[in-house]
Amino acid sequence: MIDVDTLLAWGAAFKKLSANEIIFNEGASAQFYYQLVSGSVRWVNINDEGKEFLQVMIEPGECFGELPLFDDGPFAATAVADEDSVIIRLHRSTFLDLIKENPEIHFAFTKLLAERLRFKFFLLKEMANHDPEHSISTLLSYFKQTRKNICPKCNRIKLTRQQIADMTGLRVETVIRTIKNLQTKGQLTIEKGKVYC
Amino acid sequence: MIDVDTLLAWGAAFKKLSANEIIFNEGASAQFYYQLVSGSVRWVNINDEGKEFLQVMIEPGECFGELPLFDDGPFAATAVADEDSVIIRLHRSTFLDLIKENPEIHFAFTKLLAERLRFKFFLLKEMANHDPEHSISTLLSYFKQTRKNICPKCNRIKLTRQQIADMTGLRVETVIRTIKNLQTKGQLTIEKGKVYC
DNA sequence: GGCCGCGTATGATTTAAGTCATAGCCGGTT
DNA sequence: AACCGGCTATGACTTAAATCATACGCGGCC
Repeated sequence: MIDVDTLLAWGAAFKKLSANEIIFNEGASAQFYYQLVSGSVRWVNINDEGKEFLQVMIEPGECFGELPLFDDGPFAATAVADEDSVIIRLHRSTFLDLIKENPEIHFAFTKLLAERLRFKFFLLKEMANHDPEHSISTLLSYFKQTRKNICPKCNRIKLTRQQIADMTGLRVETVIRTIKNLQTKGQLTIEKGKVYC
Repeated sequence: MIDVDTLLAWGAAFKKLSANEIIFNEGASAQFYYQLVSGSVRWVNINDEGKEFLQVMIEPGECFGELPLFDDGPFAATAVADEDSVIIRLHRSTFLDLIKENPEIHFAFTKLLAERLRFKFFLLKEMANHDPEHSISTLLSYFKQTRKNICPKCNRIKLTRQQIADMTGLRVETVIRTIKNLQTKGQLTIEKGKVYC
């Protein structure tokens, strides 16, 4: 989102994370602006039974945990390093000064929020009809369109069936069976268990 | 959101709408910034079978259809006047000039998007577990906390069971039965069919 | 090489939400 | 007062996803 050099100029610091390290917890209040440099971060809600709901997979260059910076609320979800990763973070108040002095960066964040909100609108309406085939099919085509969670070279979906289950609220078995159905319908291909679209 | 006098000063115009009049359609591109003056507007997605998914009920003073203004995408949902209503609208380019000249208004919109995104995060995680009782219970307590869709005087939920069904993807019958259950558990009260919390 | 863990795969059974049908209630209208 | 339409209510039946159990394939590692 923000150029790393700019962040460094404003006093941001790198931080190394090992896989499964928690960056911040749902419900806590925010001290920092966070941006992923390398690796992968998942943004999840964990319910009473310990089941994870996957809100977003963050890819390098994207920011996360930005909501509380703008509306003073608590974190809406927990951020966990999905693999060994490097993040860069900037103090909250410095971040707010930064966007105040750089209206174009401020607008870029407004745009980012609009895009993320649009994705949630989309997800909600597609999840609401409770048809697994429809949900998974539209989710995957959304990823294909936006080139998110997809290997740019080989079109492989970078999500496991469990992760797709965690994003849709379905069970792994249902996702496995549904993806199999989509294959027989020719909507995607499976090679050695990996899904390509 | 924006003061009506300010909007008028920038050349905004009122528009009267009768019940069920469509303001804009999902997928279209945006020409205006819209704000509700009086009445009620519902923001819905309509699926292939004609079933409505209710994204938000807009109350007087709130804006709607703002996503495309920031990210240049199409409308994420269709806006329909739920009853006879008055809206005020401002040309898109004028709106963008307005927020450029008024950083505090710009920030207010960023905050608004953050809040709406937070609500979608919340909805998604609560809907994902597919437990109607949990979904409805948390939805209603969210409304109670934020004083949205609730009569400020008598605590009556201003949504019909059908509307709650349309927001959760459940069927009316399920919502009716679930709300009945919540009543016997003492989580809410029903008087003459109306729900109070 | 052999072991282990994770992800994928598949069948059998259960259960809860959807579906369908029908009825009653309440407020507004002629 | 009688009528109508929208909303609420309830029972009977069906169906699809969850659940449970089990197995296989593959890559990493001692």
